[in-house]
Amino acid sequence: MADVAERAGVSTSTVSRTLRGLSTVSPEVRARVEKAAREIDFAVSRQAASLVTGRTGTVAVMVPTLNSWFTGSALSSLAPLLRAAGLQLNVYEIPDLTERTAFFETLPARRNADALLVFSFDLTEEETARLDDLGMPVIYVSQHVDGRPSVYVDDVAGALHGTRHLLNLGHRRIAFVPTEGASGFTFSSNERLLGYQQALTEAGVPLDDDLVVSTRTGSKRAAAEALGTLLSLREPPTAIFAEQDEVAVALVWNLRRTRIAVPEQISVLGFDDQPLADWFDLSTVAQSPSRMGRLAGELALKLIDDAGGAGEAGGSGGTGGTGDAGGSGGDAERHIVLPTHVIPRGTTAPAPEPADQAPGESA
Amino acid sequence: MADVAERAGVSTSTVSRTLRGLSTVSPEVRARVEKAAREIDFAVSRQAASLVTGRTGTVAVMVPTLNSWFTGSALSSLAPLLRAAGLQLNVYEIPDLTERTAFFETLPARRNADALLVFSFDLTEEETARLDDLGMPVIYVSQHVDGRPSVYVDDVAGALHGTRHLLNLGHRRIAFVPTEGASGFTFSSNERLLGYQQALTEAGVPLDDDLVVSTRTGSKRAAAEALGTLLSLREPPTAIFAEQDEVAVALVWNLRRTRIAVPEQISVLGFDDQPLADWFDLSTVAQSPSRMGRLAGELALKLIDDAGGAGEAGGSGGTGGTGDAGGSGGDAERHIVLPTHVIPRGTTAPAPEPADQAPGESA
DNA sequence: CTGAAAGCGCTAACAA
DNA sequence: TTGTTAGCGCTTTCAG
Repeated sequence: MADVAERAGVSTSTVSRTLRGLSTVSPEVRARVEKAAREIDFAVSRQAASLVTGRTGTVAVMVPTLNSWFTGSALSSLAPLLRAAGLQLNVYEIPDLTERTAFFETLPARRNADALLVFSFDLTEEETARLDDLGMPVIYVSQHVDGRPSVYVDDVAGALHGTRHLLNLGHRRIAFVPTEGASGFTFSSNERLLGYQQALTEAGVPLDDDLVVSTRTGSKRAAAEALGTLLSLREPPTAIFAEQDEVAVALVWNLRRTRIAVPEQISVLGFDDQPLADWFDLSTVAQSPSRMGRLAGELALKLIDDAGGAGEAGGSGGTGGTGDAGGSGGDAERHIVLPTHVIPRGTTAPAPEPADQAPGESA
Repeated sequence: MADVAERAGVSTSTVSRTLRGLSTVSPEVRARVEKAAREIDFAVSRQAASLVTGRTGTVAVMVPTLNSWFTGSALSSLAPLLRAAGLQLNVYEIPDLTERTAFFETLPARRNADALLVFSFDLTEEETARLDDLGMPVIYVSQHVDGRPSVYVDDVAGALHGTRHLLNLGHRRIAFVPTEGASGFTFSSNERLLGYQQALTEAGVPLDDDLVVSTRTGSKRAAAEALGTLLSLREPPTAIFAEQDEVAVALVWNLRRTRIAVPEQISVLGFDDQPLADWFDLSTVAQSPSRMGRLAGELALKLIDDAGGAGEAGGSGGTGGTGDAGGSGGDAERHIVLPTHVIPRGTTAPAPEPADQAPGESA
């Protein structure tokens, strides 16, 4: 920067002011400085700048994996937004429990970011508490934590509507197949199960634990096992609601291989609406991670702004504890709930006529 | 850090030494310092540290999108590697030409990373030159640039082998369907086309431009158009080699919808071997982005180390120009070529018997 | 509108 | 083995 200053015949202060776009610089000086800066390819060191401003110009995100439709879409819409705001994107991928423990021990984001976006982890209270005094806004994405800013999809409602769709098609024996998470990626499982149960209850269909069989994701074999369990029940389901599209597709794949017609004999419904669903003409409950990413980014920007402007009001406790004290905006602005949509495609159809009625029952 | 020092009753230098794990600290003092640090949840500010060390502790990656199997897999294997080395991962997503121009104008990574990984962009010479004097090692991933460190897959050989597979099955009319890139994501297209042509030539099959029809990715409609062009040729192909699995799958999808049997009537071969290929039982040429990511990361680590140890030898010109002067390791270590593998699955089969022989020809 | 000076939090000589 | 000192490159008062 000193080089630029010398080259332009001004002080470093002026260079700094120019490069930050402050209006208190005369046009001619500004031009000279900009020219000089361009000539020597000068770029401000964020490191040095942040040392004095206290802001890092970086947003950190913590994701369970970078290799999934969900995080891919979300980050893909988040990144341009941050770039437009002049912020860098720092990614912490926490694929397993080891990394997770290490992360929460070190908290490497501390002092190295202006905000943290936590994706899809089912955190313990201690972990949440740990994040509370990280000294920066923490936004929970695809999950909600009481009193903390969150952006998430209404999983309960999604599963409720999905199940209702199956009920409306005449299905009564409806199975639900949740996914066993690898490293705490299971947050929405519970919620979706809840919605499923809620729909059955409101329709007067009794819950049956035998109809809830969990599986692993990304494995045809595991899906086959779950399917086997369901198909060998005394009274097998006529419809299966999978918690994730990938599992739903695996189910369809296995069913068809067994020459069980989908949807004629068994309906299958997914959740997510990722591209795979379209390829397989899978009926599903859609959510929009890209929208989630964008909204989370906007919320982060806002919170960073608040923190900067308000002069760190509220003490080190941050957003935890007392609820929505301090800061602008009520709870509604800090708790963004996204809708879901049932997308009927080719894997759901009216329930087949009950062929084998129990003997003795009247027609 | 001053707080920790006071709490432990030592100087900040000692705290610094302790926290960096230098061995010149007595065990008892070390224990005291670590305890104090833990008590107040102290974490070193990389910003301040890098100001004096000159290293940022960050690796930047430039990707066209975060929302693809390729980048997802690659980054997913890169990230843990960097974390293990104590480095942060900074992502620049450059989805379109506007962002691209902006990126090369600002070069925001300058002074804000210790190395840059450039993914899958088909860069101009000017752009490459611009990166040359970025002042940090630049590693090209999934592409190769003369004289610069690169990690890439042998696309020519991959396409060559893929095409040979089709030739060996008896196909002579083999189409190639490249993908029009959105923002310079087309680097491997040319190489793959080359391999395809090479295989035909060595088999004595004349090249036919009509058999090369490009399409867009991720669109069933676009694939249908390309397919239409091929199927309305005077002499349509009996096999189609798509440059990407996604396109291959779209072709299969459209063919089957038209009741053209795959592979009985037309064989389809993809390139990538992403999960989608397995779902569709697609024959394909496999590459491993995760391996690419890992190797690129290791190379980056090595180059960062070299740069640090060698004391910036070689001047500001960096790696460009004179070739592999300076630094340890020859060109082989800086030019990593990964193999491909033909994975025969259910969409390739022997060419059908020519049903409609030209009249007058003998049997 | 511009410049001089102080200092952000840390590390790297150099002394002790 | 530890402490003292200087300074990394920038922003920010405070004067002018």
